Amino acid sequence: MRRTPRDEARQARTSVYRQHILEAAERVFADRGFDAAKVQEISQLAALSMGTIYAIFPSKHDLHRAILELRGEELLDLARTVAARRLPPREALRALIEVYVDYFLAHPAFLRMHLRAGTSWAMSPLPGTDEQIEKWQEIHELQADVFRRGIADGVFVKEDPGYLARMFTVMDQVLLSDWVSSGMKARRPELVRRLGQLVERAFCRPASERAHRN
Amino acid sequence: MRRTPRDEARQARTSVYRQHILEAAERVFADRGFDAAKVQEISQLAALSMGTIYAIFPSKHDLHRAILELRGEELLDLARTVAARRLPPREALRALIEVYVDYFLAHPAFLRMHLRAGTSWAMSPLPGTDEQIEKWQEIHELQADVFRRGIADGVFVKEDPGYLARMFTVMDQVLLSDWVSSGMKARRPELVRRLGQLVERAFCRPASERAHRN
Amino acid sequence: MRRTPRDEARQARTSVYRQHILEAAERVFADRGFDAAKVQEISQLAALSMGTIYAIFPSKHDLHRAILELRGEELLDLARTVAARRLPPREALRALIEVYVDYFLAHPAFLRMHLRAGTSWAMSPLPGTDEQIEKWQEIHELQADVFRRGIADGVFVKEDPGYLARMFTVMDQVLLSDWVSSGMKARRPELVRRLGQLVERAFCRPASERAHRN
Amino acid sequence: MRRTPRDEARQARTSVYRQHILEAAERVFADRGFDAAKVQEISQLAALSMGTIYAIFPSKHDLHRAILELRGEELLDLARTVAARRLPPREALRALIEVYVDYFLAHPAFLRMHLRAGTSWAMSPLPGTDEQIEKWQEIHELQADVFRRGIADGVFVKEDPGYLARMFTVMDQVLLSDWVSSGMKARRPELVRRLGQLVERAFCRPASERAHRN
DNA sequence: GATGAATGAGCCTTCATTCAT
DNA sequence: GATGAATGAAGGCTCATTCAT
Repeated sequence: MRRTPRDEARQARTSVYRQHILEAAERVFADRGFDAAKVQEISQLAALSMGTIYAIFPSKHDLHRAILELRGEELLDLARTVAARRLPPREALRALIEVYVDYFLAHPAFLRMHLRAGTSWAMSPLPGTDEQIEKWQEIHELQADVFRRGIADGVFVKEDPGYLARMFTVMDQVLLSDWVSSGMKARRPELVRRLGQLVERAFCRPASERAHRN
Repeated sequence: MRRTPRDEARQARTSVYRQHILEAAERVFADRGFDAAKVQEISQLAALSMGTIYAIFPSKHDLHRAILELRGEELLDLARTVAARRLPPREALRALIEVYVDYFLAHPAFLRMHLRAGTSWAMSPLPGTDEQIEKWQEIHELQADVFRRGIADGVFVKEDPGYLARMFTVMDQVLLSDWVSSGMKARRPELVRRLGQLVERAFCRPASERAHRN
Repeated sequence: MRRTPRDEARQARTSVYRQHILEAAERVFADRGFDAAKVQEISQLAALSMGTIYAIFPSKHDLHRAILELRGEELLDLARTVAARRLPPREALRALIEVYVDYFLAHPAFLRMHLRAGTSWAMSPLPGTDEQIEKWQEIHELQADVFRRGIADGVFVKEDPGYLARMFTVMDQVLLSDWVSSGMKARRPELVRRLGQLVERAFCRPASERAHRN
Repeated sequence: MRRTPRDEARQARTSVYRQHILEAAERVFADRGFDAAKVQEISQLAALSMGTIYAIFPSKHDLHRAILELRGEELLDLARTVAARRLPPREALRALIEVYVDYFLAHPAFLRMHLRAGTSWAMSPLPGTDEQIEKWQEIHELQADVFRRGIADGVFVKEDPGYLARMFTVMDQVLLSDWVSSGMKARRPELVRRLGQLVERAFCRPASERAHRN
């Protein structure tokens, strides 16, 4: 145990660098896309040498993946928290909207990177695409669960839950894309309201139909 | 005028080559994505030399753009035809759905390419993204017009028409993405119905509200 | 068969390039050793672009291996020819000497490269060394066979044939190394005589002992 | 003079470090070869920091050279001791064999490193090769002297003494290479006998010829 | 005009060396 | 003095683009 303090210091430093690098990379990937992004540029933006970056991330792809995993993990935690509250489906959906909007407003660089990458993987991923990251699949499952429950309760329209979840995801993205391209002026309540209304209309059955439970 | 026949022949030949190349490129871009696609592979698939490709398309980017322009033009024509019919907004929207589904079912390679590229440009394009193609902007405008009219008529919800148009676009894409990744089995009527219902719910005001015109 | 002429032309060109490149690489590897050799330098010496080199040899290692294989193949042919003559062991050994000396006098760049690489692989290769090329192993076997026969006949000393073959190989190399470092002045007969005497003394049993066949 | 004790301590420490580092480096160079060896790995094996290594050896090449110098010095001492005994040439040669075999059996890591490097520098060094180390040249001279005397006495064959010395060196190496690659099983007497016989045959004139002194 | 072989700029990655702590 | 994290120059390899035939 004697080495612990030194190791702790190293851990701490590495952790700080990880953040620096991930943030810089997020920005560069957001600005250029994966292929056009140069590791050199990331290193300059992070003010760290190539060697330091490669000491932490074995390759450009790993760096990219790490961002998706980090952000995916964070979003997954949020989705799990919502799920844990065991809200009725409509409230759960609303909570997801709030949580996602909050998250992306707080992480605009990742938002841009995410939007640039396309929703490609939010859609059922095409064969031949990689970056099939577990976390995002799990987020998708949690969303699909909300829809599954809502369908069973008769509050959501009868459709494939996965399909509804994907629709929900891209709606989110369009909303936020609009927000970015109109200068990030709108405020959170406005965004939540706007998306909330759309989602409500798109996925909830009118009260009149609901009585029939079918 | 003596050269006209010769020129015509050239034009014809070039035109045939263009098609060959565009189709091959579409397939390769669909399979690999823009960056991973090699011009060499396109040339092999098209059975045309690199020189011929570069004689017609000055660069890989131009080739990519040309596909978007060609397909954009075709879709724009369809959208214009729908617009020219001066249908009431709901019928117009329905017609757009049919027309888009038909088009993409008929051009699966472009569909895959389109989906892989992400909806990035379907969303309000992020600054720094190129491929700012006029045709797609025009399609977007025609869609937005339908929404504008529907909003004015009180049949569509009151929201920014551009926002609604973009939502409409990505809904299309999710539907088709699902179709591709589930093996392209569903038939046109099923797809049209499925998307029609979603769009109807998402954008049309219930009859009860409509009376008020507000 | 219509494409044959074009293919032939390509084959011919590729073949010429292969030679150019192999010769240039041989020189550079001879001057610098494998690791210090830069592909760039080889490309300049060959007056061919990097791309052309990599079109023919997939990697720097492949290029290196190709040289060893080419020269190994040539030497193997010579050794096989000697073997095919079914000479008595002493004469066979003498023939091998002549053949090797001739070959290396004719290929001084390969000789230098070969000597620089060290006899490392002429000795029983150390574990962890690669470049374990079949041809060289086969040459070694043919040499060992000569020794095996000579031992059976009682003309060579009783020792492990593989050990004797390796001794023979390095003796060759020392002779030629001396020749290189003393300015490549000595002529073939001088070299053959010099090595012949050494080899005779080292491996042949004196006639007096031979009578006993043991 | 006040600093002497402190300086002595430093000297002692540095000296210990030198040993550690040289041994570690020897092992790593033996396992990987010069270029593939990483200074990092040497530092880990030696359990000393990069800084400490570079404080003692200004560069990787210096470290490599230092090993050759250290081992060269030790072998040189042995060769000098043999020379000092003023033995008749044949006995001197025999003594050298014993001394070399003993030394390499005692330093197998250096043996492997030495063999891997190839006999390149044991042969008359090619122009363009560095590592032109004085000690090894001196060892070579001492060996050559033995041959020179033996030739003068008519016990050794008439050849260039330097050439004979180099032959002697590589014979040593082949013997030991065989020993390494066959699992280091044979014992010293076996090795000495084996090499002794070969050397005797290769370099000594038969008694019958010797009478003539020419 | 068409070809496709040839080009070479550019980028990811490694590792000998340095220097702040 | 010792450390080992940080540096960044260097080099293998790819592939969009060109141009001699």
